[in-house]
Amino acid sequence: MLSRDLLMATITEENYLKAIFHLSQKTDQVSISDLSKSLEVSKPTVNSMVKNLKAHGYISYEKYKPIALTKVGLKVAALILRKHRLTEMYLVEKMGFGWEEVHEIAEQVEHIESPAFFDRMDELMGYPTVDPHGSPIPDKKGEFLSQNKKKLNDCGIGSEVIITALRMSSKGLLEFLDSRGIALGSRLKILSKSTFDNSVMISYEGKKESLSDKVSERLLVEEVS
Amino acid sequence: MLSRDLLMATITEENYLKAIFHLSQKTDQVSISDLSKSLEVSKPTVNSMVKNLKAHGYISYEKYKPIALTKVGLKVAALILRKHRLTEMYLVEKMGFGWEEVHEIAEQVEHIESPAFFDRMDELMGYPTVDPHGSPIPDKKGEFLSQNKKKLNDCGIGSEVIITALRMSSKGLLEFLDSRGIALGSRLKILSKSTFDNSVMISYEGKKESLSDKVSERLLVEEVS
DNA sequence: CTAATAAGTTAGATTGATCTAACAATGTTT
DNA sequence: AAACATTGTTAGATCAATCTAACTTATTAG
Repeated sequence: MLSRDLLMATITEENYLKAIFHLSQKTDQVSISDLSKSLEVSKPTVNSMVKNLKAHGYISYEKYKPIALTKVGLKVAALILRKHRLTEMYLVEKMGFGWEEVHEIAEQVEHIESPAFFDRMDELMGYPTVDPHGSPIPDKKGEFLSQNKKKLNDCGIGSEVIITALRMSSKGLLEFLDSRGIALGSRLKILSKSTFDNSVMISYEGKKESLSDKVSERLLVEEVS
Repeated sequence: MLSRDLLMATITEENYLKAIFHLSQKTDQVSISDLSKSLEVSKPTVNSMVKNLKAHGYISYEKYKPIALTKVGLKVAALILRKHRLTEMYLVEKMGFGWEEVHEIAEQVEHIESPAFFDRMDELMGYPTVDPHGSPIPDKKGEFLSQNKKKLNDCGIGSEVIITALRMSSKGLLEFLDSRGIALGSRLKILSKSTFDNSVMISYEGKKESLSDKVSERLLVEEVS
Protein backbone atom coordinates (compact mmCIF):
# COMPACT_ATOMS: atom_id res chain seq x y z
CA MET A 1 0.00 0.00 0.00
CA LEU A 2 1.18 3.52 -0.74
CA SER A 3 2.20 5.14 2.51
CA ARG A 4 -0.33 7.69 3.56
CA ASP A 5 0.33 11.37 4.00
CA LEU A 6 0.48 12.28 7.68
CA LEU A 7 -2.38 14.70 7.24
CA MET A 8 -4.52 12.23 5.32
CA ALA A 9 -6.83 10.40 7.68
CA THR A 10 -9.76 8.15 6.84
CA ILE A 11 -13.20 9.65 7.23
CA THR A 12 -13.66 7.70 10.44
CA GLU A 13 -10.37 8.93 11.82
CA GLU A 14 -11.33 12.47 10.88
CA ASN A 15 -14.58 12.11 12.77
CA TYR A 16 -12.77 10.88 15.87
CA LEU A 17 -10.30 13.77 15.72
CA LYS A 18 -13.12 16.24 15.28
CA ALA A 19 -14.96 14.76 18.28
CA ILE A 20 -11.80 14.90 20.41
CA PHE A 21 -11.33 18.51 19.41
CA HIS A 22 -14.87 19.49 20.31
CA LEU A 23 -14.87 17.59 23.59
CA SER A 24 -11.58 19.14 24.66
CA GLN A 25 -13.04 22.59 24.05
CA LYS A 26 -15.52 21.98 26.85
CA THR A 27 -13.88 19.65 29.32
CA ASP A 28 -10.20 19.44 28.38
CA GLN A 29 -10.19 15.94 29.90
CA VAL A 30 -11.32 13.73 27.04
CA SER A 31 -12.05 10.13 27.99
CA ILE A 32 -12.86 6.96 26.10
CA SER A 33 -16.38 7.12 27.54
CA ASP A 34 -16.91 10.66 26.32
CA LEU A 35 -15.97 9.65 22.81
CA SER A 36 -18.08 6.53 23.04
CA LYS A 37 -21.14 8.64 23.89
CA SER A 38 -20.48 11.43 21.47
CA LEU A 39 -19.76 9.17 18.50
CA GLU A 40 -22.34 6.57 19.52
CA VAL A 41 -20.01 3.62 19.25
CA SER A 42 -19.01 1.09 21.90
CA LYS A 43 -16.13 1.70 24.27
CA PRO A 44 -14.03 -1.17 22.90
CA THR A 45 -14.39 0.37 19.46
CA VAL A 46 -13.13 3.67 20.74
CA ASN A 47 -10.36 1.90 22.60
CA SER A 48 -8.99 0.31 19.47
CA MET A 49 -9.42 3.43 17.38
CA VAL A 50 -7.59 5.44 20.02
CA LYS A 51 -4.66 3.03 19.72
CA ASN A 52 -4.78 3.50 15.98
CA LEU A 53 -4.84 7.29 16.24
CA LYS A 54 -1.92 7.17 18.63
CA ALA A 55 0.03 4.92 16.26
CA HIS A 56 -0.56 7.46 13.48
CA GLY A 57 0.66 10.28 15.69
CA TYR A 58 -2.62 12.18 15.91
CA ILE A 59 -3.10 11.89 19.67
CA SER A 60 -1.16 11.17 22.83
CA TYR A 61 -2.57 8.42 25.01
CA GLU A 62 -1.55 6.10 27.82
CA LYS A 63 -3.74 3.38 29.28
CA TYR A 64 -6.35 4.78 31.68
CA LYS A 65 -5.12 8.32 31.03
CA PRO A 66 -6.97 11.12 29.23
CA ILE A 67 -6.72 11.66 25.49
CA ALA A 68 -5.14 14.75 23.92
CA LEU A 69 -4.50 15.83 20.34
CA THR A 70 -0.89 16.18 19.19
CA LYS A 71 0.10 19.12 17.01
CA VAL A 72 -0.49 17.04 13.92
CA GLY A 73 -3.86 15.83 15.22
CA LEU A 74 -4.88 19.37 16.04
CA LYS A 75 -3.93 20.48 12.57
CA VAL A 76 -5.99 17.72 10.96
CA ALA A 77 -8.94 18.60 13.17
CA ALA A 78 -8.56 22.29 12.36
CA LEU A 79 -8.50 21.62 8.64
CA ILE A 80 -11.73 19.62 8.87
CA LEU A 81 -13.24 22.36 10.97
CA ARG A 82 -12.23 24.86 8.32
CA LYS A 83 -13.97 22.83 5.64
CA HIS A 84 -17.04 22.39 7.83
CA ARG A 85 -17.40 26.06 8.68
CA LEU A 86 -16.68 27.33 5.19
CA THR A 87 -19.30 24.92 3.89
CA GLU A 88 -21.91 26.02 6.41
CA MET A 89 -21.34 29.67 5.60
CA TYR A 90 -21.39 29.01 1.89
CA LEU A 91 -24.65 27.08 2.10
CA VAL A 92 -26.27 29.92 3.99
CA GLU A 93 -24.79 32.89 2.19
CA LYS A 94 -24.62 31.63 -1.36
CA MET A 95 -27.25 28.94 -1.57
CA GLY A 96 -29.96 30.34 0.64
CA PHE A 97 -30.18 27.59 3.25
CA GLY A 98 -31.25 28.26 6.82
CA TRP A 99 -28.77 27.76 9.65
CA GLU A 100 -30.69 24.76 10.99
CA GLU A 101 -30.36 22.88 7.72
CA VAL A 102 -26.69 23.21 7.01
CA HIS A 103 -24.97 21.19 9.73
CA GLU A 104 -25.91 17.78 8.34
CA ILE A 105 -24.81 18.67 4.84
CA ALA A 106 -21.54 20.17 6.08
CA GLU A 107 -20.83 16.97 8.04
CA GLN A 108 -20.61 15.22 4.69
CA VAL A 109 -19.01 17.95 2.62
CA GLU A 110 -16.21 18.44 5.16
CA HIS A 111 -14.66 15.13 4.13
CA ILE A 112 -14.24 16.08 0.49
CA GLU A 113 -10.61 16.20 -0.58
CA SER A 114 -10.17 19.20 -2.79
CA PRO A 115 -8.34 22.25 -1.51
CA ALA A 116 -9.48 24.16 -4.60
CA PHE A 117 -13.14 23.54 -3.79
CA PHE A 118 -12.92 25.04 -0.32
CA ASP A 119 -10.52 27.80 -1.34
CA ARG A 120 -13.06 28.87 -3.94
CA MET A 121 -15.83 29.02 -1.36
CA ASP A 122 -13.50 31.03 0.85
CA GLU A 123 -12.76 33.43 -1.99
CA LEU A 124 -16.42 33.81 -2.99
CA MET A 125 -17.26 34.81 0.58
CA GLY A 126 -14.37 37.24 0.94
CA TYR A 127 -12.17 35.16 3.27
CA PRO A 128 -14.23 35.23 6.46
CA THR A 129 -12.31 34.55 9.69
CA VAL A 130 -15.29 33.78 11.90
CA ASP A 131 -18.50 31.96 11.14
CA PRO A 132 -21.88 33.46 12.07
CA HIS A 133 -21.81 31.61 15.41
CA GLY A 134 -18.65 33.57 16.20
CA SER A 135 -16.46 30.48 15.93
CA PRO A 136 -13.13 31.06 14.22
CA ILE A 137 -12.44 29.56 10.79
CA PRO A 138 -8.91 28.11 10.71
CA ASP A 139 -6.74 29.14 7.77
CA LYS A 140 -5.36 26.83 5.05
CA LYS A 141 -2.51 25.78 7.31
CA GLY A 142 -4.85 24.79 10.09
CA GLU A 143 -3.96 27.75 12.29
CA PHE A 144 -6.62 29.44 14.35
CA LEU A 145 -5.96 33.08 13.71
CA SER A 146 -8.01 35.74 15.43
CA GLN A 147 -7.91 33.88 18.73
CA ASN A 148 -8.32 37.36 20.12
CA LYS A 149 -11.77 37.64 18.65
CA LYS A 150 -14.38 37.00 21.28
CA LYS A 151 -17.94 38.14 21.62
CA LEU A 152 -18.41 41.36 23.55
CA ASN A 153 -20.85 39.74 25.94
CA ASP A 154 -18.26 37.08 26.84
CA CYS A 155 -15.84 39.68 28.18
CA GLY A 156 -15.51 40.50 31.85
CA ILE A 157 -16.75 43.64 33.59
CA GLY A 158 -14.16 46.38 33.61
CA SER A 159 -12.31 45.12 30.56
CA GLU A 160 -11.51 47.43 27.69
CA VAL A 161 -11.93 46.11 24.18
CA ILE A 162 -11.58 47.07 20.53
CA ILE A 163 -14.13 45.91 17.98
CA THR A 164 -12.25 43.86 15.38
CA ALA A 165 -15.07 42.14 13.47
CA LEU A 166 -18.80 41.65 13.25
CA ARG A 167 -20.57 38.36 12.95
CA MET A 168 -23.88 37.88 11.22
CA SER A 169 -23.30 41.29 9.81
CA SER A 170 -26.38 42.78 8.20
CA LYS A 171 -27.55 46.12 6.92
CA GLY A 172 -29.66 46.44 10.06
CA LEU A 173 -26.74 45.84 12.39
CA LEU A 174 -24.49 48.28 10.53
CA GLU A 175 -27.17 50.95 10.58
CA PHE A 176 -27.72 50.42 14.28
CA LEU A 177 -24.03 50.73 15.09
CA ASP A 178 -23.67 53.72 12.85
CA SER A 179 -26.52 55.48 14.64
CA ARG A 180 -24.58 55.11 17.90
CA GLY A 181 -21.27 56.17 16.41
CA ILE A 182 -19.81 52.68 16.90
CA ALA A 183 -17.69 51.10 14.17
CA LEU A 184 -14.85 48.63 13.60
CA GLY A 185 -11.92 49.89 15.68
CA SER A 186 -14.08 51.55 18.36
CA ARG A 187 -12.68 51.17 21.85
CA LEU A 188 -15.25 50.32 24.53
CA LYS A 189 -15.16 49.68 28.26
CA ILE A 190 -17.56 47.23 29.86
CA LEU A 191 -19.21 48.82 32.87
CA SER A 192 -21.73 46.16 33.86
CA LYS A 193 -23.82 43.27 32.57
CA SER A 194 -27.43 42.58 33.43
CA THR A 195 -28.23 39.01 34.34
CA PHE A 196 -31.89 39.71 33.62
CA ASP A 197 -31.77 40.48 29.90
CA ASN A 198 -28.05 39.94 29.22
CA SER A 199 -27.66 43.51 28.11
CA VAL A 200 -24.23 45.12 28.50
CA MET A 201 -23.56 48.64 29.77
CA ILE A 202 -20.57 50.18 28.05
CA SER A 203 -18.79 53.50 27.86
CA TYR A 204 -17.00 54.90 24.84
CA GLU A 205 -15.89 58.33 23.81
CA GLY A 206 -17.16 59.59 27.14
CA LYS A 207 -20.69 58.33 26.47
CA LYS A 208 -22.56 55.65 28.39
CA GLU A 209 -24.76 53.21 26.50
CA SER A 210 -26.64 49.95 26.97
CA LEU A 211 -26.37 47.28 24.27
CA SER A 212 -28.87 44.43 24.07
CA ASP A 213 -27.49 40.90 23.86
CA LYS A 214 -28.76 40.77 20.28
CA VAL A 215 -26.18 43.41 19.45
CA SER A 216 -23.38 42.53 21.87
CA GLU A 217 -23.16 38.91 20.74
CA ARG A 218 -22.52 40.16 17.22
CA LEU A 219 -19.60 42.35 18.19
CA LEU A 220 -16.27 40.51 18.06
CA VAL A 221 -13.60 42.18 20.07
CA GLU A 222 -10.01 42.04 21.16
CA GLU A 223 -9.43 42.63 24.86
CA VAL A 224 -6.82 45.32 25.45
CA SER A 225 -6.89 45.44 29.25
CA MET B 1 -28.76 -3.55 11.75
CA LEU B 2 -31.53 -1.29 10.48
CA SER B 3 -32.67 -2.60 7.13
CA ARG B 4 -31.44 -0.41 4.35
CA ASP B 5 -33.59 1.50 1.92
CA LEU B 6 -33.56 -0.17 -1.49
CA LEU B 7 -32.20 2.95 -3.08
CA MET B 8 -29.52 3.40 -0.45
CA ALA B 9 -26.31 1.79 -1.58
CA THR B 10 -22.85 2.11 -0.06
CA ILE B 11 -20.45 4.43 -1.84
CA THR B 12 -18.65 1.42 -3.26
CA GLU B 13 -21.89 -0.06 -4.55
CA GLU B 14 -22.78 3.29 -6.09
CA ASN B 15 -19.46 3.39 -7.88
CA TYR B 16 -19.99 -0.09 -9.29
CA LEU B 17 -23.49 0.80 -10.50
CA LYS B 18 -22.19 3.97 -12.10
CA ALA B 19 -19.43 2.03 -13.86
CA ILE B 20 -21.92 -0.56 -15.11
CA PHE B 21 -24.14 2.22 -16.40
CA HIS B 22 -21.31 3.91 -18.27
CA LEU B 23 -19.94 0.70 -19.73
CA SER B 24 -23.35 -0.40 -20.95
CA GLN B 25 -23.71 2.92 -22.77
CA LYS B 26 -20.81 1.97 -25.02
CA THR B 27 -20.81 -1.78 -25.30
CA ASP B 28 -24.09 -3.06 -23.86
CA GLN B 29 -22.26 -6.27 -22.93
CA VAL B 30 -20.76 -5.50 -19.55
CA SER B 31 -18.34 -8.13 -18.26
CA ILE B 32 -16.49 -8.75 -15.02
CA SER B 33 -13.24 -7.91 -16.81
CA ASP B 34 -14.59 -4.59 -18.05
CA LEU B 35 -15.51 -3.60 -14.53
CA SER B 36 -12.22 -4.85 -13.20
CA LYS B 37 -10.36 -2.60 -15.61
CA SER B 38 -12.57 0.42 -15.28
CA LEU B 39 -12.67 0.35 -11.48
CA GLU B 40 -9.07 -0.80 -11.15
CA VAL B 41 -9.83 -3.66 -8.79
CA SER B 42 -9.12 -7.36 -9.22
CA LYS B 43 -11.54 -9.68 -10.98
CA PRO B 44 -12.29 -11.70 -7.84
CA THR B 45 -13.24 -8.47 -6.10
CA VAL B 46 -15.64 -7.62 -8.90
CA ASN B 47 -16.95 -11.15 -8.84
CA SER B 48 -17.94 -10.96 -5.21
CA MET B 49 -19.33 -7.46 -5.49
CA VAL B 50 -21.41 -8.51 -8.47
CA LYS B 51 -22.94 -11.23 -6.32
CA ASN B 52 -23.65 -8.66 -3.68
CA LEU B 53 -25.26 -6.27 -6.15
CA LYS B 54 -27.39 -9.10 -7.47
CA ALA B 55 -28.46 -10.05 -3.95
CA HIS B 56 -29.54 -6.46 -3.38
CA GLY B 57 -31.53 -6.44 -6.60
CA TYR B 58 -29.48 -3.84 -8.45
CA ILE B 59 -28.31 -6.06 -11.30
CA SER B 60 -29.17 -9.30 -13.05
CA TYR B 61 -26.36 -11.79 -13.36
CA GLU B 62 -25.73 -15.46 -13.99
CA LYS B 63 -22.34 -17.15 -13.89
CA TYR B 64 -20.29 -16.46 -17.02
CA LYS B 65 -23.08 -14.29 -18.45
CA PRO B 66 -23.03 -10.52 -18.99
CA ILE B 67 -24.11 -8.05 -16.33
CA ALA B 68 -27.14 -5.77 -16.68
CA LEU B 69 -28.75 -3.20 -14.42
CA THR B 70 -32.26 -3.90 -13.13
CA LYS B 71 -34.83 -1.11 -13.02
CA VAL B 72 -33.86 -0.37 -9.43
CA GLY B 73 -30.15 -0.44 -10.29
CA LEU B 74 -30.73 1.89 -13.21
CA LYS B 75 -32.60 4.28 -11.00
CA VAL B 76 -29.82 4.33 -8.41
CA ALA B 77 -27.26 4.92 -11.16
CA ALA B 78 -29.39 7.68 -12.67
CA LEU B 79 -29.73 9.44 -9.33
CA ILE B 80 -25.97 9.43 -8.85
CA LEU B 81 -25.53 10.69 -12.39
CA ARG B 82 -27.99 13.46 -11.62
CA LYS B 83 -25.96 14.49 -8.60
CA HIS B 84 -22.71 14.27 -10.55
CA ARG B 85 -23.91 16.36 -13.46
CA LEU B 86 -25.67 18.97 -11.38
CA THR B 87 -22.50 19.31 -9.33
CA GLU B 88 -20.30 19.71 -12.40
CA MET B 89 -22.57 22.36 -13.85
CA TYR B 90 -22.83 24.16 -10.54
CA LEU B 91 -19.06 24.22 -10.08
CA VAL B 92 -18.62 25.71 -13.53
CA GLU B 93 -21.56 28.09 -13.65
CA LYS B 94 -21.71 29.29 -10.07
CA MET B 95 -18.21 28.82 -8.72
CA GLY B 96 -16.12 29.66 -11.75
CA PHE B 97 -14.26 26.36 -12.19
CA GLY B 98 -13.04 25.17 -15.57
CA TRP B 99 -14.53 22.01 -17.09
CA GLU B 100 -11.27 20.12 -16.68
CA GLU B 101 -11.24 20.66 -12.92
CA VAL B 102 -14.75 19.64 -11.96
CA HIS B 103 -14.91 15.91 -12.61
CA GLU B 104 -12.77 14.90 -9.64
CA ILE B 105 -14.71 17.08 -7.24
CA ALA B 106 -18.05 15.86 -8.58
CA GLU B 107 -16.92 12.25 -8.09
CA GLN B 108 -16.86 12.97 -4.38
CA VAL B 109 -19.83 15.30 -4.10
CA GLU B 110 -22.10 12.86 -5.95
CA HIS B 111 -22.14 10.57 -2.89
CA ILE B 112 -23.53 13.19 -0.54
CA GLU B 113 -26.93 12.28 0.81
CA SER B 114 -29.04 15.39 0.81
CA PRO B 115 -31.79 15.84 -1.73
CA ALA B 116 -32.16 19.45 -0.62
CA PHE B 117 -28.54 20.21 -1.48
CA PHE B 118 -28.84 19.04 -5.07
CA ASP B 119 -32.35 20.40 -5.52
CA ARG B 120 -31.03 23.79 -4.53
CA MET B 121 -28.24 23.61 -7.09
CA ASP B 122 -30.85 22.58 -9.66
CA GLU B 123 -33.03 25.53 -8.74
CA LEU B 124 -30.15 28.03 -8.77
CA MET B 125 -29.28 26.94 -12.31
CA GLY B 126 -32.85 27.02 -13.59
CA TYR B 127 -33.50 23.27 -13.84
CA PRO B 128 -31.17 22.33 -16.71
CA THR B 129 -32.02 19.09 -18.54
CA VAL B 130 -28.70 18.60 -20.28
CA ASP B 131 -25.19 19.33 -19.13
CA PRO B 132 -22.73 21.27 -21.31
CA HIS B 133 -21.42 18.03 -22.80
CA GLY B 134 -24.95 17.42 -24.09
CA SER B 135 -25.53 14.56 -21.66
CA PRO B 136 -29.00 14.46 -20.13
CA ILE B 137 -29.48 15.20 -16.44
CA PRO B 138 -31.94 12.71 -14.92
CA ASP B 139 -34.78 14.19 -12.88
CA LYS B 140 -35.40 13.65 -9.15
CA LYS B 141 -37.09 10.33 -9.84
CA GLY B 142 -34.13 9.04 -11.80
CA GLU B 143 -35.88 9.34 -15.17
CA PHE B 144 -33.98 10.43 -18.23
CA LEU B 145 -36.24 12.95 -19.82
CA SER B 146 -35.37 14.67 -23.09
CA GLN B 147 -34.09 11.46 -24.64
CA ASN B 148 -34.99 13.20 -27.88
CA LYS B 149 -32.24 15.72 -27.40
CA LYS B 150 -29.23 14.82 -29.45
CA LYS B 151 -26.47 16.89 -30.95
CA LEU B 152 -27.08 18.05 -34.51
CA ASN B 153 -23.84 16.52 -35.74
CA ASP B 154 -24.90 13.11 -34.39
CA CYS B 155 -27.94 13.00 -36.67
CA GLY B 156 -27.98 11.16 -39.97
CA ILE B 157 -27.87 12.71 -43.43
CA GLY B 158 -31.34 13.45 -44.74
CA SER B 159 -32.96 13.69 -41.32
CA GLU B 160 -35.11 16.66 -40.41
CA VAL B 161 -34.74 18.10 -36.98
CA ILE B 162 -36.06 20.83 -34.71
CA ILE B 163 -33.71 22.70 -32.39
CA THR B 164 -34.95 22.13 -28.84
CA ALA B 165 -32.04 23.34 -26.74
CA LEU B 166 -28.54 24.73 -26.81
CA ARG B 167 -25.63 23.46 -24.80
CA MET B 168 -22.74 25.62 -23.66
CA SER B 169 -24.91 28.50 -24.60
CA SER B 170 -23.04 31.80 -24.75
CA LYS B 171 -23.62 35.30 -26.02
CA GLY B 172 -21.36 34.50 -28.95
CA LEU B 173 -23.34 31.42 -29.94
CA LEU B 174 -26.65 33.23 -29.68
CA GLU B 175 -25.38 36.11 -31.78
CA PHE B 176 -24.05 33.74 -34.39
CA LEU B 177 -27.34 31.87 -34.65
CA ASP B 178 -29.30 35.10 -34.73
CA SER B 179 -27.18 36.37 -37.62
CA ARG B 180 -28.26 33.30 -39.63
CA GLY B 181 -31.87 33.50 -38.62
CA ILE B 182 -31.65 30.29 -36.61
CA ALA B 183 -33.34 30.00 -33.23
CA LEU B 184 -34.92 27.51 -30.83
CA GLY B 185 -37.72 25.83 -32.78
CA SER B 186 -36.05 26.21 -36.17
CA ARG B 187 -36.55 23.21 -38.45
CA LEU B 188 -33.46 22.09 -40.36
CA LYS B 189 -32.67 19.35 -42.83
CA ILE B 190 -29.25 17.75 -42.90
CA LEU B 191 -27.96 17.64 -46.47
CA SER B 192 -24.43 16.32 -45.95
CA LYS B 193 -21.59 16.08 -43.49
CA SER B 194 -17.92 16.62 -44.25
CA THR B 195 -15.57 14.00 -42.86
CA PHE B 196 -12.70 16.45 -43.28
CA ASP B 197 -13.73 19.22 -40.87
CA ASN B 198 -16.93 17.69 -39.46
CA SER B 199 -18.97 20.59 -40.76
CA VAL B 200 -22.64 19.98 -41.54
CA MET B 201 -24.49 21.25 -44.60
CA ILE B 202 -28.09 22.08 -43.80
CA SER B 203 -31.10 23.65 -45.45
CA TYR B 204 -33.80 25.67 -43.73
CA GLU B 205 -36.39 28.15 -44.92
CA GLY B 206 -35.22 27.48 -48.46
CA LYS B 207 -31.64 28.54 -47.66
CA LYS B 208 -28.54 26.35 -47.74
CA GLU B 209 -25.88 26.81 -45.10
CA SER B 210 -22.78 25.14 -43.71
CA LEU B 211 -22.34 24.91 -39.94
CA SER B 212 -18.95 24.19 -38.37
CA ASP B 213 -18.73 21.41 -35.82
CA LYS B 214 -18.12 24.02 -33.17
CA VAL B 215 -21.67 25.20 -33.80
CA SER B 216 -23.41 21.95 -34.68
CA GLU B 217 -22.27 20.15 -31.55
CA ARG B 218 -23.93 22.87 -29.51
CA LEU B 219 -27.32 22.49 -31.17
CA LEU B 220 -29.53 19.95 -29.42
CA VAL B 221 -32.29 18.71 -31.62
CA GLU B 222 -35.29 16.41 -31.83
CA GLU B 223 -35.42 14.31 -34.97
CA VAL B 224 -38.77 14.64 -36.71
CA SER B 225 -38.13 12.43 -39.71
C1' DC C 1 -11.02 -29.78 -33.50
C1' DT C 2 -7.66 -29.23 -30.48
C1' DA C 3 -4.59 -26.02 -28.08
C1' DA C 4 -3.61 -21.61 -26.46
C1' DT C 5 -5.42 -17.43 -24.46
C1' DA C 6 -8.73 -14.86 -22.07
C1' DA C 7 -12.28 -14.61 -18.75
C1' DG C 8 -14.47 -16.09 -14.63
C1' DT C 9 -14.58 -18.57 -10.17
C1' DT C 10 -13.22 -20.47 -5.62
C1' DA C 11 -10.66 -20.52 -1.57
C1' DG C 12 -8.36 -18.32 1.81
C1' DA C 13 -6.08 -14.09 3.79
C1' DT C 14 -6.04 -9.12 5.12
C1' DT C 15 -7.57 -4.57 6.79
C1' DG C 16 -10.63 -1.16 8.92
C1' DA C 17 -14.40 -0.47 11.70
C1' DT C 18 -17.52 -2.27 14.30
C1' DC C 19 -19.80 -5.44 17.98
C1' DT C 20 -20.59 -8.43 22.69
C1' DA C 21 -19.03 -10.76 26.71
C1' DA C 22 -15.98 -11.04 30.23
C1' DC C 23 -12.53 -9.17 33.03
C1' DA C 24 -9.48 -5.44 35.26
C1' DA C 25 -8.44 -0.89 36.98
C1' DT C 26 -9.90 3.37 38.96
C1' DG C 27 -12.78 6.29 41.78
C1' DT C 28 -16.39 7.14 45.11
C1' DT C 29 -19.15 6.45 49.24
C1' DT C 30 -20.04 5.30 53.35
C1' DA D 1 -10.62 0.26 54.02
C1' DA D 2 -14.26 -2.46 51.74
C1' DA D 3 -17.92 -2.40 48.54
C1' DC D 4 -19.91 -0.62 44.67
C1' DA D 5 -20.06 1.89 40.44
C1' DT D 6 -17.80 3.66 36.65
C1' DT D 7 -14.47 3.32 33.30
C1' DG D 8 -11.21 0.93 30.48
C1' DT D 9 -9.23 -3.30 28.43
C1' DT D 10 -8.82 -7.89 26.25
C1' DA D 11 -10.38 -11.48 23.52
C1' DG D 12 -12.84 -13.03 19.89
C1' DA D 13 -16.47 -12.42 16.19
C1' DT D 14 -18.53 -10.05 12.17
C1' DC D 15 -18.94 -7.42 7.88
C1' DA D 16 -17.49 -4.90 3.73
C1' DA D 17 -14.05 -4.49 0.49
C1' DT D 18 -10.12 -5.77 -1.00
C1' DC D 19 -6.07 -8.99 -2.35
C1' DT D 20 -3.20 -13.40 -4.39
C1' DA D 21 -2.88 -18.09 -5.89
C1' DA D 22 -4.86 -21.75 -8.01
C1' DC D 23 -8.35 -23.71 -10.72
C1' DT D 24 -12.27 -23.89 -14.27
C1' DT D 25 -14.95 -22.41 -18.18
C1' DA D 26 -15.28 -19.90 -22.64
C1' DT D 27 -13.48 -18.14 -26.72
C1' DT D 28 -10.40 -17.86 -30.47
C1' DA D 29 -6.71 -19.05 -33.70
C1' DG D 30 -4.40 -22.41 -36.09
